[in-house]
Amino acid sequence: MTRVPEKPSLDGIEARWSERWEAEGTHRFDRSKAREEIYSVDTPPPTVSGSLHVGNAFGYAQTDSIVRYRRMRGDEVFYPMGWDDNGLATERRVQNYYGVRCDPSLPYDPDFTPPEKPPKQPIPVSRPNFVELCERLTEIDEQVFEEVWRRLGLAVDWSLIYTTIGEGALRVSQRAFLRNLARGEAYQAEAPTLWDVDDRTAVAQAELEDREQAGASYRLGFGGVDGEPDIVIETTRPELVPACVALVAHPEDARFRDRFGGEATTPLFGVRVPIVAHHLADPEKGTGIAMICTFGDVTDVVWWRELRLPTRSVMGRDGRLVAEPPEWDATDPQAAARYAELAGKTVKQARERIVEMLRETGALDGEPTTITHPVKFYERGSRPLEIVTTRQWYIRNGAYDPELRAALLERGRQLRWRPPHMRARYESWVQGLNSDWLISRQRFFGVPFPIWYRVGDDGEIHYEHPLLAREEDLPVDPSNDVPTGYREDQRGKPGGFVGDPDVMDTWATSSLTPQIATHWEDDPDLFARTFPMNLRPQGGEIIRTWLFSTLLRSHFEHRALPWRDAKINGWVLDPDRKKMSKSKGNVVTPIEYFEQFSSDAFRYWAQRGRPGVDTAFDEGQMKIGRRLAIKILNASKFALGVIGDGAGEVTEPLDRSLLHHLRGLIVDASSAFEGYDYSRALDATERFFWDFCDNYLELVKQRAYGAAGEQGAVSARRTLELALSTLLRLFAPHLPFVTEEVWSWWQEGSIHLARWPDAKELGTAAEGSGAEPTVYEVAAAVLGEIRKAKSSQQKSMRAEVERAVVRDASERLRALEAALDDVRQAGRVREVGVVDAEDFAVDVELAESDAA
RNA sequence: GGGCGCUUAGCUCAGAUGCGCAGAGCGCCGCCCUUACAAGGCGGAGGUCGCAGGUUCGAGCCCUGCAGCGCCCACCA
Repeated sequence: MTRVPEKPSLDGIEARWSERWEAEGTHRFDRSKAREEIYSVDTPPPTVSGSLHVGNAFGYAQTDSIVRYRRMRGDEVFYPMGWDDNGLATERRVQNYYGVRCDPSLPYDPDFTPPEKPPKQPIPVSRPNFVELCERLTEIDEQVFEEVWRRLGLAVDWSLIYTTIGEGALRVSQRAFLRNLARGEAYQAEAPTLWDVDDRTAVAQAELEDREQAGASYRLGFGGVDGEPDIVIETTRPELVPACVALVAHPEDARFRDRFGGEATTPLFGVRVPIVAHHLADPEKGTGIAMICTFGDVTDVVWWRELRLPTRSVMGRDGRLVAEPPEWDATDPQAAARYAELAGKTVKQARERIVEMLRETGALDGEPTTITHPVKFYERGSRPLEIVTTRQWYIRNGAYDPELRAALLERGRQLRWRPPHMRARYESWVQGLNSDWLISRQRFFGVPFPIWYRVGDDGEIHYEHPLLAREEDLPVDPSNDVPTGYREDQRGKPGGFVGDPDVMDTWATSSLTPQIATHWEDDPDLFARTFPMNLRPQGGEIIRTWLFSTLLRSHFEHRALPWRDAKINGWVLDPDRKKMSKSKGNVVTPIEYFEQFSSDAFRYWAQRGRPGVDTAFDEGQMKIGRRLAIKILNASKFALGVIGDGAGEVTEPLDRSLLHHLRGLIVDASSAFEGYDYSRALDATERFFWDFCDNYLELVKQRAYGAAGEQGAVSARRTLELALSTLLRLFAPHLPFVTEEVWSWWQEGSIHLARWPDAKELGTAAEGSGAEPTVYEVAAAVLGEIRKAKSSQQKSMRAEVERAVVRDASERLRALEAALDDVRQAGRVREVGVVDAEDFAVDVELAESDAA
């Protein structure tokens, strides 16, 4: 019973089938299945604070083919989607979208509504108001995202959705943190931290990036003990001279060896600083001796820590020099006045002024030289990071702990990486860690720390022994909730308490997506069936953040890998071979391509990209994908037109030969998918399919219509049905819409719940004697030669051939014999002759008349 | 500075464990309104497989060195 449309089309099939899949629960997870039957995927939750672009869709399309394959293989797939909606990215979007700015000192205004258009000057709003706006906007964004994903055809179970600011994520994040704390894996410390002066928050090592910046190098004269100019250092940050705490040179540097242990005095301020030795000082750089400031860069922090130097901090959290000079013993009588000129200035302004002063006093040695040098930025930031001393929460990550580091490297080796060389990125990151993971952020829309602090009778906050939330009370918001044993009216009062004002960085939550998605502790039954998960698919650029931190949290919490396999996808490059990214402004949204070429065509392009390989954005490939999808419609229409009930025996040698090849394809495509190589699977199937259309369909067309009698017709029809059914299922993970469409013409149920083809289902026809591969190969080759002859003689393919003589090896001629009638019919050949020969050739003699 | 990956027709890329005269698609050229498909189909031309050595009966596939490109990491005054 077939329902083949008159004019098959791709138009509207995305909407039709994605609705049907949702209505029929095609991708629903059945949690009654046992662990070993389940295949669980730790889907990346996209950041919803922007629009999806083709780079996102690229990676998800690749993963989706794997997921669909697993489901057809018989696995019960656990494939949730999450939205990463907490964090600074969302805050920024909300600030811009509504024209507001969070001021935590303001009280909640229940009647606040943002203006229609964002005003020039941001409106200060309370923290609860700000969070409300974040929630409102992310909800809108998430609906848009879901539409895109449905349109792309992701086989996600949408009932399993989570968000990183949702209650479940809050509870998991807080619980995991409390356990880290209890086990000593998390701690609080007051220490120099990388600080973004615009967002006014600490940032972690993983969020840094180097940017080449134009700058200048200044040579400054430091005085000897007597104050006379004595030592020249080179620096790019002269404004930090008031923060100088020492000079440093390499211990083996003969030029300075006799100065170690001595002192020098800083220019302008006359502060006596020690001259110290450290192996990180590079004799080749600058003058070979450098000033150590608290803090100009991360090397300063290392020196400061390892050499136990004092702190003279001048950098404010707003990126301006602080009002008061640091504690110092300044011997220059003008020190205070000079510092006062710098106080309150931005780094740039202060630098300009201090260079003037240095020049005036003669401390500037020569003229500055312009240079370009790498400067550390917050990856989303626009001004260089500063280093300020703040109180923050950390999670240990092996930076200071060789045993933990070794354990994490071992976890990395236990994980199966696809492609395997991606592990090198993980290892270089772990080996390069230089500080523990800073997880607290001085921001608002995120997971709060479930922590309060006692306020002493003197009004001082006591950080040493924080008050912890109880696990059964999670999630808590310490700015609203009250710690056990206290009352709300004690908040902020002497003898009372205060809530920890910070939120966790978004990675502190994202590092727990396996636990969030599988409902760790909240649903032990589900957790047991889905964790550890089978697959983590993600991009290579977040190995150091998401992959590493997830491994770390799982190592701490479960002493286990969070997943078995990690599949790393590549970038999308724009046609100029540059990486597409939002910051580069060359991103495009996928929707228009779904519309122009169809979602299947878009997926085709994405899945042509090998695993882990950067892939150029290419409309040409989508065009080919579209053509393939249309070809599937048309070829299926033809096949279904002749198949009839498709019952019967496959008896003809050509048919058996075709099935033999088809069996080989099943084996190839399956093994490719087992190795996560969706692109090889697609390639093999596509190649087979085009050949099938060009050659097999042409060869059996007449016989299937009945030209060679009933048995031949039955055999052809049966083969067509087997082949069509098999090919559609092999294509289904790649092109879910068009295959579902065709499947619905003559099958019941969704193709995506059908069984992945098994070589055995082709039956004995595909094997044994008579199922030799050569029959089809030779028949196709001869047909090809006949076509070539007609083409080169500018004749229609319908032109009659008077006589064709095939020269070939005798066993191949024998194989051809078995399909001779089909070849004659397909080529419109009146007479075929065969000649034993070493080399294959076909002499084609066209008929005189052009009788069509 | 360390590491990883890449370098095959004009373009985008395939080429498991070395053995057929090196493949696909796009583009280009030619032909064909073949009753599944003309926003198609069929056919053709086109390559010193980055460079230089080496191993081997035999190398695009293995080894060494070099070069270019991309990425990751790095304590870059």
